[in-house]
Amino acid sequence: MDKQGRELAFLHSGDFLHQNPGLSDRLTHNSVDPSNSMIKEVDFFSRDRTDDKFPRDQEIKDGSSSVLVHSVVNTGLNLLTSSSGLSETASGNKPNYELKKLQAELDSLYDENKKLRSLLDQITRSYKDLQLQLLMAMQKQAQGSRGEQKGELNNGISIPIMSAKQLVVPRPSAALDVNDNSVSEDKAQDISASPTIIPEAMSQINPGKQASTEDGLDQTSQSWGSPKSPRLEEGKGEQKVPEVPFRKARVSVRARSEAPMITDGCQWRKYGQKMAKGNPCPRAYYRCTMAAGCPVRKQVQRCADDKTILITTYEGNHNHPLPPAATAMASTTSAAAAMLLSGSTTSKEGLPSNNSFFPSLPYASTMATLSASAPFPTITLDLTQSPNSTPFLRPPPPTTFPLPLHGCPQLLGHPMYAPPKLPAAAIPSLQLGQRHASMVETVTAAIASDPNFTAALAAAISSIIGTQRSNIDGSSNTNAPNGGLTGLPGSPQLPQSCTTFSTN
DNA sequence: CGCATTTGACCGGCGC
DNA sequence: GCGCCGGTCAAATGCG
Ligand SMILES: [Zn+2]
Repeated sequence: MDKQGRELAFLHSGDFLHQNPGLSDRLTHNSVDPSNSMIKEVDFFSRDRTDDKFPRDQEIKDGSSSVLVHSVVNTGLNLLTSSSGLSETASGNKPNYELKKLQAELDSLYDENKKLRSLLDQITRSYKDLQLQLLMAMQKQAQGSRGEQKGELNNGISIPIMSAKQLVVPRPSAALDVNDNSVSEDKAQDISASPTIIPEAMSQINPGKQASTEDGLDQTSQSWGSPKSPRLEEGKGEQKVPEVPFRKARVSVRARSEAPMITDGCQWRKYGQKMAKGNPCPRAYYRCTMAAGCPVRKQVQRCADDKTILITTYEGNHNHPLPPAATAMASTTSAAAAMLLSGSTTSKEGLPSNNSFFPSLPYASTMATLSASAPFPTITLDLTQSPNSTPFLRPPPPTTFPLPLHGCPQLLGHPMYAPPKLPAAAIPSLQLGQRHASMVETVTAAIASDPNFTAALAAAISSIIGTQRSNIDGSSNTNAPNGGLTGLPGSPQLPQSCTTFSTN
């Protein structure tokens, strides 16, 4: 419910338009700017989707070649007006007729507006998916396509299929209610039905076996509990226990945050809390509740040394579509996990070899460490630019390899996301005002300029959750962006629910 | 009433 | 085998 509200807010906020000016153009005028790549996507999608009853596809095609605003609008109106069946009657009552006609026009406009909104939302999601996939692809490239492990062919094929599939998926009930259960169920089914894998699953690259696929194929995807679920509720027996010699990789994010939990766009339910051994602060266990069987878990723990540092460890990959805000974080962490898995599993000595991927660089504003000490392969992205103490003060586990990373100043300087959740007031306006560089683009740039992929990830994450610290007020723990927004006056020039990705 | 959190119980892995 | 430990479960509780 409230999710829905947020989504609506997102759509109405016009924030998306800021990010994609071309879209706004099209939204308002039904015109197409061929110069913008995003618009091309829009055209593609709309053609696929709106041919059912809307004549717009034709118009859009026309528009792609030459912008014909008026013809577009007129066509649609004429059609709808005639369909109203009032035209012929012409009961001589001119004003009344005019009124009805206008009303019909209004209705049609409204209807079209609604459709456009849903389309826009769909496009947004599709775009995110594509982003994620591109990220994955790039990540694999960065890995030098090491190892047959992943079956790259499959991936290469799956990408177009999946994107097309997702785009075509009929979503009658408009996308406004992305988070509506019914819709998500549909999506889940859709995904599960497809032989290909969901984007996040792609990151679960497994060397020897394709255990990851079962996550993707088995829509229940309760594979998480498999390693240790003797009870298994419905006895959905089959191959539920694939041995899982390797646990899932973990991506740990260290960030400075006063809030009890960083805002990553997902919905989490706490299912446990334990006192860590060497840490006065308890460790909280959360699981993703955005989908029924989502295997993603995370642990939140405060650093013993510096209580202002919050360590969030993600494990698993989402088996369901994610809202944009969550996509940002999920794709980033899953990419990191993929990198870690592919790197460490191919060569068991892998850790040193990873060093080749992370050449030491002078400005180490971010740091990633790969740890083999933990029972699970873990990659730690350190976003704490610890101003005072050296980052090495932390007790590094014996088998941890600290890898000073390139800070990618340009990345950090140009955050690609408006920090989620924070009211616009706290966001420097220029961030939103700037051209909205996608994470993928940024990562691409990072890879291009520097093979250090982790730095890009860290930078991405930092931009995702960045600046979310501070407001410690009770509402923050609910992880609800609106909760934070309510109390604060929205910045005038920025839409309330802006936050590129905060809408979840 | 439905949902999320709390919190002690419980479980498997591991070292002794 | 025993106990520790990380992790999870689930009943109780709180909250809207
Ligand atoms: Zn999830």
